[in-house]
Amino acid sequence: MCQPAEQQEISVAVSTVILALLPGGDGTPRVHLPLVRRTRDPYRDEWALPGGWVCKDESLRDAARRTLAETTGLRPSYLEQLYTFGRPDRSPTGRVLSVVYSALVRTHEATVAEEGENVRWCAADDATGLAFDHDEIVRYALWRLRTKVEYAHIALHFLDETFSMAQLREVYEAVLQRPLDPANFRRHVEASGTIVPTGERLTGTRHRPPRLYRALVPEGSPGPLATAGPLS
Amino acid sequence: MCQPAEQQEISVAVSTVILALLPGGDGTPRVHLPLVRRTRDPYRDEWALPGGWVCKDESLRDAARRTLAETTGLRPSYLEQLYTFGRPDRSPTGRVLSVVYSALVRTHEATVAEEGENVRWCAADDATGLAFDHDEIVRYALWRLRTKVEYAHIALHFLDETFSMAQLREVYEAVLQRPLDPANFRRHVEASGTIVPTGERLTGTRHRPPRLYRALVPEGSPGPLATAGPLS
DNA sequence: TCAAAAGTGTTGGAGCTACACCCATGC
DNA sequence: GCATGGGTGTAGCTCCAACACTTTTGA
Repeated sequence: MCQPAEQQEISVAVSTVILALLPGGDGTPRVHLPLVRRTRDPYRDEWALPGGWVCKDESLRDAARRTLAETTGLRPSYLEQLYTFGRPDRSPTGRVLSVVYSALVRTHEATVAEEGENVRWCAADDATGLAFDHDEIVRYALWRLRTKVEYAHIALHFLDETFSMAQLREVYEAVLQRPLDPANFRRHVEASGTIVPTGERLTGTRHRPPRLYRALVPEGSPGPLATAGPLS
Repeated sequence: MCQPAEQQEISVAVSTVILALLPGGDGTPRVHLPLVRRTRDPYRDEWALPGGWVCKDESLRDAARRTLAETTGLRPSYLEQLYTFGRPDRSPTGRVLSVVYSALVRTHEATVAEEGENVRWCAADDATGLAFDHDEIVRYALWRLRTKVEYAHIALHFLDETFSMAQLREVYEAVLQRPLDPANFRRHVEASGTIVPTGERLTGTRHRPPRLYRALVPEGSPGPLATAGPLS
């Protein structure tokens, strides 16, 4: 039998894997995430996921949203709890338990985030060599994104309020890393009933102007944990 | 900004939703879970999920396995992290963060568990009025079981080493709470390649003796978190 | 008129559901 | 034999991938 609180000496932190679609080397969108440079030991000057300690009277979700804003200035369009990492030796300085959240931010919002000396956007698949066990966390978050995007409608949280069918398809292609048939993709998402045409069209392209769509507020909850669902 | 450890005053506990199939009122299997009576405040004498405090040098998974054994004597055939509950007010006595695990135990093992004054098996859907936020936790665990059983091969962890096709079908019917076509069910699971016939048959029934099968050790991991997968 | 992407139609195959049917055993 | 569940076959249906084809704009 063990003891609670002070006898335990376990510190509780939150970390967040923030995902956004930014143009890659070839101009097509790729999944990116912001990293922050650590200003303290352990792992001083190394790159890590944004996060921080949980306050005494703060929910885990609020702590995730707060630390994410403090370190990167970003406001996520979607936030869900991912997993809790608690290996006794995962931090060299005392025991730290990290409740990890996964967040999605829209491309427009992501470009607002100040990139500087201590914050840097990184292509998600290239994020290695991070502090603590953050490599493992990032890989797990990407795996979850890629499996969940196939059955949940979370891709919409990467996009701005209105978007064309091709933009939505690009999101799926970037996440799943394979091309999708435009015709079949259109029928699939139209049948799902999660988006609705605005009546507007996107002009200024060098071809036929595509219809614009808007996300329908999700009606069915993803499960009995309402607080695990989307926010904002 | 907040502080770690002692300044935080957050106690870290694990709780486990242990699920097993036991005969219900009509003799067909139903999902049950063991509850333990609390011997301390808060919620003294009320029913709650088994659990306990995390020790300083113990992984969360080990803590789940240990507290589960201490309170119920059960050894799970499957154990995975479910979710972490951390509302600041979820315990009336100081802040408690509960990392909740979900465990499956085989029917044979479940009957071994001592049922007594302070441990009681309860039909999962009737488990209400529990201490803390454990009602919510149970509902979430059941939802996860019912969605996961459709795409993962976790139902096998309810059964003993060898089993007939009908027994496996009964597991699915109990979890999904609807009858399944025996013919289609057989083809479905045979195509999945997760079980293999032993060559033996189950005799003593009053009809044609069914073939016995054995679970194939799962080859593909459920994701990049190997520690989240099955044990034993 | 042409290039390029938007958007529609169509066809073949895979897989699933419902249900008919035979098989093998105990009684 | 008959009852009971084990196990197989199959027609019809839905869904989906592939790809041909038409539409609409800018240059």
